Amino acid sequence: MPQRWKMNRAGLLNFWYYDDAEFVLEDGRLILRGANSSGKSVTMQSFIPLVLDGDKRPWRLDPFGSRDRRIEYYLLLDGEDGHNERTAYLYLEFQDADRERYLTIGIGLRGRRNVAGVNFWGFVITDNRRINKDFKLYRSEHGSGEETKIPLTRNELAARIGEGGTVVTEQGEYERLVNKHLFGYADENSYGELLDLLIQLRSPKLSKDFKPTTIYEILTGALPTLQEDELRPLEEVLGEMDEIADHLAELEMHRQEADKLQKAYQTYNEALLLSASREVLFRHKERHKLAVELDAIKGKIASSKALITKAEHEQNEFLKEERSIEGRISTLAQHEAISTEDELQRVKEQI
DNA sequence: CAGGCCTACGGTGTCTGCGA
DNA sequence: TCGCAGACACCGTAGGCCTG
Repeated sequence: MPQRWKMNRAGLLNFWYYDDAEFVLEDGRLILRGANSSGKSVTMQSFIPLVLDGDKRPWRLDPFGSRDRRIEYYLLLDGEDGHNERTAYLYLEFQDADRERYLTIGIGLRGRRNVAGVNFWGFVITDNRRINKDFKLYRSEHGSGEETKIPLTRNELAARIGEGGTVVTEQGEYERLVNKHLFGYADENSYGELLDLLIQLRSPKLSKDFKPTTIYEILTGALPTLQEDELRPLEEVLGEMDEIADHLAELEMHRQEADKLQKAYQTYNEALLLSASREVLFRHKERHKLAVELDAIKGKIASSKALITKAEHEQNEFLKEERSIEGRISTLAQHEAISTEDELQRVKEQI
């Protein structure tokens, strides 16, 4: 953390049974020890929320959450210890050890018996000045040798703080001031919610009624209500999830239908393939058979060609022989025997 | 006459008691 | 057990009165 404030001192002046008290914390921690009802809770559990936001309503003051004791009681008390008029101061000093810086927040309260309401003012000291070190919240008057502490009025305090801090008169303004200087929440509601959580967690119910349901109720009550802006992204995501789920269901349905179709189509394709395969096998056998026949025919053609060649050769031989015989016939025709023959024939005819 | 004080009033938050 | 209405106290603001 760039700047971390640790509670360093807590002080009370004229509040409840305290005249002027100071609690010094060690490394942000404080242990209070005392008998039951000795005021431990009032001292710290009532005091700290009150100084953090200045809310004086009874249930904020009482660690048990009752409304029996109003702020007037803590200021003026009852019975013998009662005061008619009292000005109180409560403050918390924070330290940033790394930077050696101090920040003090506090409230002033003025109450008068028989006058309704309590005056309130809140302050922060931001210039490193420290209460009871650099200045006090009261004026000292010495009457008859005894020191009397007269708490500063609001104006006196404002004058003393001067430029080194701020004094406000409204509770809401004080709450914003403390948030600004001490916590730095960008959103004022967040600071309010932090204080609500603090109030819930201080509840003594935690130890008195130690049941899981009680703890659950306290923690649930302490949780801030989610704003619409914060819920919107979740709402959108849930909406998208619903849409996606619907889409998924639809796709799943489509996929199942597609599976059925694909199965049927597969069967159909297999049947087609089987049929085509049978045709191929049949054609293959047919082709083989024809090839064998072709070879046989080619063999016959070859032997026929040889016969043709041989026949042609023989034809040529016969033609030659024919021509030779025809030559011999021609020669013989011109022979005298033939003409004698012919004379003989003529004689026979004459005869 | 300016600033402080007081009072009234509307709004808000919390608690409590009552009835379903 | 839950929701609702009423009570209560406080906050913030406005306006009038008081006082140094």
